[in-house]
Amino acid sequence: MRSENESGGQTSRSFIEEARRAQIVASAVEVIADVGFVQASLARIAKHAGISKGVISYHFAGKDELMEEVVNRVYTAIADHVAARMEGVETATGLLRTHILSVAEHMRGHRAQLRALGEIFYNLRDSEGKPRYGVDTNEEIYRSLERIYQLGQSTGEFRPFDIRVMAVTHSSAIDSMFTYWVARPEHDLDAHAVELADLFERAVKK
Amino acid sequence: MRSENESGGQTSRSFIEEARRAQIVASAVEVIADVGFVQASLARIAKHAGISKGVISYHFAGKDELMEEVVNRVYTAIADHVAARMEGVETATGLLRTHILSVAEHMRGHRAQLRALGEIFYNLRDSEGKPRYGVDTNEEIYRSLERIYQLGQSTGEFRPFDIRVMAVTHSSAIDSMFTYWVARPEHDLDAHAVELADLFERAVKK
Amino acid sequence: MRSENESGGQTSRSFIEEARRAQIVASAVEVIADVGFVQASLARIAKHAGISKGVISYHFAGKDELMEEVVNRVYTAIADHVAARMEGVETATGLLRTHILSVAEHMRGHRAQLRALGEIFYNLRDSEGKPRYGVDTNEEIYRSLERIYQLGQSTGEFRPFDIRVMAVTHSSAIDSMFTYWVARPEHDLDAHAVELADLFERAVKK
Amino acid sequence: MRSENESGGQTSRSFIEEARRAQIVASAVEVIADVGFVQASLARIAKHAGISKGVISYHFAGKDELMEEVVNRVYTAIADHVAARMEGVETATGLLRTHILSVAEHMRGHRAQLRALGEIFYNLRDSEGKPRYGVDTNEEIYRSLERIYQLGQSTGEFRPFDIRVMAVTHSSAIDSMFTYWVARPEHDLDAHAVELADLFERAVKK
DNA sequence: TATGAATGAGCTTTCATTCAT
DNA sequence: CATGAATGAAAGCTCATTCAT
Repeated sequence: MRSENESGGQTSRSFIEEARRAQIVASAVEVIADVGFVQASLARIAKHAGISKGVISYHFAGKDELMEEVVNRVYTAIADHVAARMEGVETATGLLRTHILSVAEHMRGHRAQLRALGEIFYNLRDSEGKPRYGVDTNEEIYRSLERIYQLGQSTGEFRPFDIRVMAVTHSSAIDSMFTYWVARPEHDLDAHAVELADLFERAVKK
Repeated sequence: MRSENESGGQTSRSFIEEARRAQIVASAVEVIADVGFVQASLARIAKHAGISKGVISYHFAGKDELMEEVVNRVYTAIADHVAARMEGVETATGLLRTHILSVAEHMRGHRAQLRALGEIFYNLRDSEGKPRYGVDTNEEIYRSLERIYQLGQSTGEFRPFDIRVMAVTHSSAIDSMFTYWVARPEHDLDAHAVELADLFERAVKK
Repeated sequence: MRSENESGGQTSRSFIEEARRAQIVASAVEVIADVGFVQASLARIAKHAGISKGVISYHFAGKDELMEEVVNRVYTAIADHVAARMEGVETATGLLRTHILSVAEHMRGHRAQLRALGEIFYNLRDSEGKPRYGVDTNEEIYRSLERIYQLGQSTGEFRPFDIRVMAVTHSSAIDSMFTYWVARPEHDLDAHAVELADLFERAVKK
Repeated sequence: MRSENESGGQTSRSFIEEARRAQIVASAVEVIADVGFVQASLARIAKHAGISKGVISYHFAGKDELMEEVVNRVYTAIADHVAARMEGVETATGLLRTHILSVAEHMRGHRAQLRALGEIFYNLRDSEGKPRYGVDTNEEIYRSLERIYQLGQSTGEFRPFDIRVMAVTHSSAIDSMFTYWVARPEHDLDAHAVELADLFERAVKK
């Protein structure tokens, strides 16, 4: 995505395509973050982007595909950031703190994206009415957090506890930190993250 | 709502009225818990209750009022249960554990209510698209949890920490326990609650 | 449908319902006959009937159900008329002539209905794009015509021939008579029908 | 369409042009035959041909012109074939049989074309919703069939009858033979044609 | 009180057509 | 010549709400 066309000159087509998709996704993020998933109609997203309704239908198979694209982009950005920060950290306690602090760090600059992510997770349904992103979607997050806790238990850094419950609680603690901050912008996000890191460190240590 | 006035023996009106409202609220809870807020149209709720669509419009000013009534009733039931369990408990640690365990206890028999509550909290908006129940709605919960933590800090049971962050995290930990359990009914709710009580007890103790 | 409420007095509801359905079907017939199936949108049918678009959605599950109702009503009317005329006729030749002539007779007063019927037969598709009324729908007609030809062959009135080919041709000859007449109202329908009766009588006789 | 003019060696333009038009028409025929007129969008036809949507708009004034071109090409092919077979036949009875049999003969190898032709005849409308190809389009066919019947009556081969009715019926008999065969590919088309030839021969003979 | 018929706004999606490149 | 991005109208359908009975 960053450098694939130094030599040839015919990538402009897909470049335009890509730019439009990105523009539409960005508009969708802002609208969803502002008025919520349910009110975020294609018409509203298009109007916010200053384009015609049909453009979205042209570039995306439907509303669902657009929403999934939003999720993928936002999600990938978070994961990339956090993974980069955690690289090289070796102790379970260090990984635990780094995870919480780096997610918060990334949040600070991407409030709308995370708000939109939550909305889509909560509201997007398949044709049968079942959630598109349910607990199964969180499963990946839970697994990666569980790896941290398991490591700590095996190295003896952490006490015995149910790693799944800890992972679920950890995940929701971060979500609620974000939600609280979105609603009250004056709230000190970094301080909240440090408190959270302390909280979980104490909760797991021997 | 409880008035037995108006001349004499004609209290049957408001009794019928009350019964109808309760019936409609109960139907709404079940439908929302089953298919989610967005799909819970008045038609669906009416059909589920075996009554005409118009009845709802007759007894409630609109969909929003119905939803607020659902929230009030469910919310009150939880608060009553938890308050009863906490009565007589004196130590902060005891209150902390009792809160978590008694909420879980009540949850077990009222899965649908809590599911509906979450849906409404997340989805109900005012005419401008702003959430009807946002952080301000949780404020009351946060305050009551903060009282527990403040007590613990003043008695010396708890270490120093930001009581607001702790309250927010505590609240979300309970919510996520419920969400996880709703999605995976085989999950052991009571064990989860005990783990959570241990987690917070360790997180706050000196 | 004709007499079920001599005593009670609460059938007015379904009476209104029935009247509306009949009104909508009638409007659909006229619009389809005028502008064709494809152009016959629900909006157009509603406007022609002087009602709101939503009324149709209220009384019919969807466009398909409306179209099927049109087919059922028109089809039944034709079949009833022809069956009445053929009652008591005993020779195959008599039945053959009566069928052609009585269909034409009924046509004369129901031009629009038959035009609409043809449009729907040709255009209505299921969700996979397959014709809703295809050859299988005509099968019933073919079978009833075959019975006439079979009778004639078994009594010795008719020569040997392929009764399926004769039935298919017979059916299409009537359809084309109607189509021609619809396009050219000055065309003498009754004379056409007599010519057709002569044609088939000569084609099958020994 | 055949012009080799315009200075000298630059006829490749109109050659390419012609090839493209033929390619698009062929694709249109296949798509219409497969999914019907209504579902045969320009996008679908373009995709089937492996070209861009815009190409069609470039080579044809609009969808209507494309459809008319399809009709012209298919129609001409049939007429050419039948005319060739009828050349040299002298008796009216011979012409009658030859017409029916040669149309069927041509049909056998061009099922899709005829299916498409029927779809377009039935569905193509002008801006007012009136059929583009109605009875007036068939007029040419009727006239040519009438010439056969008139010949037979004037030579004394045929009995007196209304030649227009006979022509209309003859035309529809062939159409229905095709329709039946398209829907039931196992049907014996040639046998059907022979039955039809017998049927009309007997219907007209003295 | 209760009903269900009716409304009209709004939704997603499809499509023929236009146009800059 | 050809492309594909963009448009905007129109479609079927859902839904909260109103209203005469």
